[in-house]
Amino acid sequence: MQETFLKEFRSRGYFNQCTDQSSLDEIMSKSKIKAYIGFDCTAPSLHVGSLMQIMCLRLLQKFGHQPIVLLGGGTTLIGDPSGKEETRKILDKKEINKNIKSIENVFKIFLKSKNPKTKPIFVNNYSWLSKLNYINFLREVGKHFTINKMLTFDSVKLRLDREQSLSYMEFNYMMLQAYDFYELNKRHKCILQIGGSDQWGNIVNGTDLIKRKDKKQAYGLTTPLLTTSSGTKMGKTEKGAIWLNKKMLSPYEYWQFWRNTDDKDVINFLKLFTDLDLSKIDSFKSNQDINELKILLANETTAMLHGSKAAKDSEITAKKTFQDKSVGKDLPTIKIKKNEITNGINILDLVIRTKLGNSKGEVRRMIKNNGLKINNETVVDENKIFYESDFDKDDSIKVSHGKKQHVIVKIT
RNA sequence: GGAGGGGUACCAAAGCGGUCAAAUGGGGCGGGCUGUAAACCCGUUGACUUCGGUCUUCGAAGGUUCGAAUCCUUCCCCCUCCA
Repeated sequence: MQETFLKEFRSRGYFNQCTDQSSLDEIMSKSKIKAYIGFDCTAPSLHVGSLMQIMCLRLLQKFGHQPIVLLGGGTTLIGDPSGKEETRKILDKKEINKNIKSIENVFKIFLKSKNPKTKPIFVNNYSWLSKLNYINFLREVGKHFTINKMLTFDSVKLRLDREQSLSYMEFNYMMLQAYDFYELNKRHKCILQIGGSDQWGNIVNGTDLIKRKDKKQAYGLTTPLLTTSSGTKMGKTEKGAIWLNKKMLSPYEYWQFWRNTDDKDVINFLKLFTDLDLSKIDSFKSNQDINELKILLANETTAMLHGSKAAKDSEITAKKTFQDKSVGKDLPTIKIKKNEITNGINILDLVIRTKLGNSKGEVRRMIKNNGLKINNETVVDENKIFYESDFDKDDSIKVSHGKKQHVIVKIT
């Protein structure tokens, strides 16, 4: 059987649901299409939670289709109620525009733009949503929606069932997203919207709207909601989200995130988040050292985002840090001014400076639980004061919280 | 609009005048075991501290009391039943 987009989409594990699989497959095998995914602009960077969607766009390119990246400058002003338990804070336009710029850069890394037939089209739905006239919108779009049906959608139903308030503004979100699809269908002949499984309702509304207004067929395709084997949402750790933006999370830390993948997730993650051939991944399954695979995963994912040099460097740093217990140059580093330590700096303050601890009490606890090390030596004295002479010859010192978190403090 | 029930830390949930910085479970963090995994076991989980204590926190604001998460008043929010 012919290798098609949808086939690989399925076998890599991206598939959750499709409005009409067989006819979509047929169309996509015969011709090249445009497909879109919408992204929220609530933060200045996307995080790993959106990575699966980004990979879908890459896959489109691989099969010669053209991805449309919709950055929701308009819809972010409203806020998608899907999967949210409560109304989230509303951002202003300025902040959203800043976020859009920053997010766009991430896509420029992941998506190739050389081939004019597959290069990504960036759109911002603010450009059409902001021009809508309320009366016209209600007459032309609103009439195709029944409240009866809208109430049955999960995004709405869950809120109501949980007895949490849902504002009229948010209630309208699904109409706007449906309208986005309609608009892209008209402007760019976009016939497919992809999204996370929580977007199913919104997507179906879009295909329905296109059918009703223009009698045209459009398709929806969703990816499963990714949780780690331990059931937690992908991309969020206690330390915060795993950002894709270098400024918000260093390549080394990104590498570490993947290196720490649960055994049970490794094969799936290789399929989902790397470009490695499926046949190759399948051959790993049985007789491979799982830790080698984790390193492979970390290298592949980091190289894709931050470049192969950054991936290699991270691997070297990790090796130095975990095997040799020495110091790798890519460990997070903080600087401290020389005059700040002429009178010595207390261990508690020092650790807080590294952000490894948030309060003195927390650092005290770390010490009490044997969880704090300076240059690999467990700290026992919470009153210890550090002077310049305590630093290495290159004016640095390694502070470690637990086994995994290390920060270099350097005197400048 | 009427009648009840409720808002407690990251989440869930006990407490219902002092012994409450607040039981318990989950989550988090650390230690042990390991493989930078999982499972399991142990510790820890408001801030500051001269380690004597001090400050802030049980929806909000007032009040009663030597003393309030606990009692009273007003307000805000949520739920259930009735209209």
